[in-house]
This record gives sequence, C-alpha cells and structure tokens, in this order.
Amino acid sequence: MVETLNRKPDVFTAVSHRARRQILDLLAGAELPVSVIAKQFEMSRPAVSQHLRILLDSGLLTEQRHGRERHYQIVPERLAPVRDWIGQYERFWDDRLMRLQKHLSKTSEV
Amino acid sequence: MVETLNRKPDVFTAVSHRARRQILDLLAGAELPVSVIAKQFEMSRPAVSQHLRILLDSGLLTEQRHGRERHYQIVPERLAPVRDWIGQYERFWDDRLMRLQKHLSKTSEV
DNA sequence: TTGACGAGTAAGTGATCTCTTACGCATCCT
DNA sequence: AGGATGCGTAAGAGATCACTTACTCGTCAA
Repeated sequence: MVETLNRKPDVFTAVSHRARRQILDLLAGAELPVSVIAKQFEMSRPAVSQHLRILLDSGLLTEQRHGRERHYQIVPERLAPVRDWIGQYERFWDDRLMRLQKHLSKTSEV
Repeated sequence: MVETLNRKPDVFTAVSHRARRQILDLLAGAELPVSVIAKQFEMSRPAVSQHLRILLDSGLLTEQRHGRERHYQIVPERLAPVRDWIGQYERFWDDRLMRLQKHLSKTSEV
C-alpha cells in the first residue's frame, strides 16, 4: 500500500497530442469500441490503445466492457482545467473586439 | 531557399507545459523582460529562455528589444486553436447543466 | 575602456514520448 | 473444443523534451 497508484496525468499533456484530441472529438459524438476508433487512424491499434490509456488515466475517458469489446466514453467535465485556463483569456478577445469596434465606429464617423 | 524556416510548433504542445502556461499568465498582465519572468521560476534562466523560445516559435509571444533587455509580450489571438477546440465542448457543459436542472426540478416536484 | 549585466546559444545528459512488433488473454462462434 | 476476434501489455528503438553548465555577445555605466 506504499505505492501511489493514482497517477493522474495532466489533462493538458493528455490533450496536447493531435490523435488524442481526435479521439476525444470522436467520442464527443458517441461512446465507441476501440476497433471503431482505431479505424480512424493510420497508426497501429496498440498505439491507439496506448493513447486511450493516457486519456483514461487522465480521467478524460471511462471504459465499459461489453463482452470482448471495450467502449470508451468521454468525461467532458475533466476538460475543465483547459476550459478554465483558456477562459482567463476571454477578456483579451473581448478587449480586442471592443477596441476593433471602437476603431471601426471612430473611422466610420468621418 | 530550400529550407523551411517557418517551423511553427503546435500551440497545444506549447501550452502543455505548466511553466509555459505560467509564463503566458504572467505576460497576460504586462509585457516583461526575461529577468522578471525568470525570477518566478526555480529553474535556471537558460531553461526559461528555452521555454520563451518555444512560445515565441509558436507565435504566442512577440519580442521587443530595449537595450540589453528583451521584453516579451503575449499574442492572445494565437490561443485561438485551443479556445476553438475546447469551445466544441461547451455544449456538454450546457447539456449537463440542463440535465442537472431538469433532474433537480423533477425531484423537487415531489 | 573595462567590467558588470541581460540574455541567447551550445553541448550534453537522463527522462519521457510515440511508435512498432510480438505476444497474451478473454470472449464469441461453430 | 478450437479458431477467430477484440483488445491490452511487453519490450525495444528512435526521437524529442527539459533541464543543466559553460560560453558568447551586445549594452550599459563608471
């Protein structure tokens, strides 16, 4: 009981890989078995399994076994760290938008 | 002219490292010279420089030289890929919220 | 002009990533 | 029972990462 089995890899790291984002995008539509997911990629099925493992470990996916299939399902809440972090920057987009609007309204005043 | 000097590292990769997100957060407040940025971290200054380079290459920062100082400035627009990608999942949070609300209103109907 | 300072680059090292092939193990089907 | 199927794990190779120390270079100040 000394080992720490709860290694939850960072969500940012999990989504930093294009293939893993694509997996999440796929699963945003529906829960899917590995075979269907793997079909979308050029890489080998074990490679897909490894990506799934990373997503699973990071808590972004859950797994349900149906016979010999394993269905993966997205846990969108776990994307919160990314959403929250990027959310900080909303004001920049707003600001810039506002500045642009101001600029446009000013130039159209002529 | 055969070389491709425009290697723009992926923004997702750039922000996947905690230190680099912290650098961006720092620069969200104000444009800063390296010395001030480096003070915030335990790692060596060259290490910070290397992170700044990655952010610069990814287009997330711009650099301005003031004498012997280099001031780095954030380019929040370049975070758009992250914002847009995570934006896809807004509906999930909304959906869940709605489902929760439905559930709550249903259970409170008793 | 000379030394201190701000900051990037070089080189090297160990850790981690990402992929592959080979294999193992249930489960399903006949 | 026995082969096919779905999928994970093991092992290993090569690439990349994230740091370090040592060095270089331009700028500022005395």
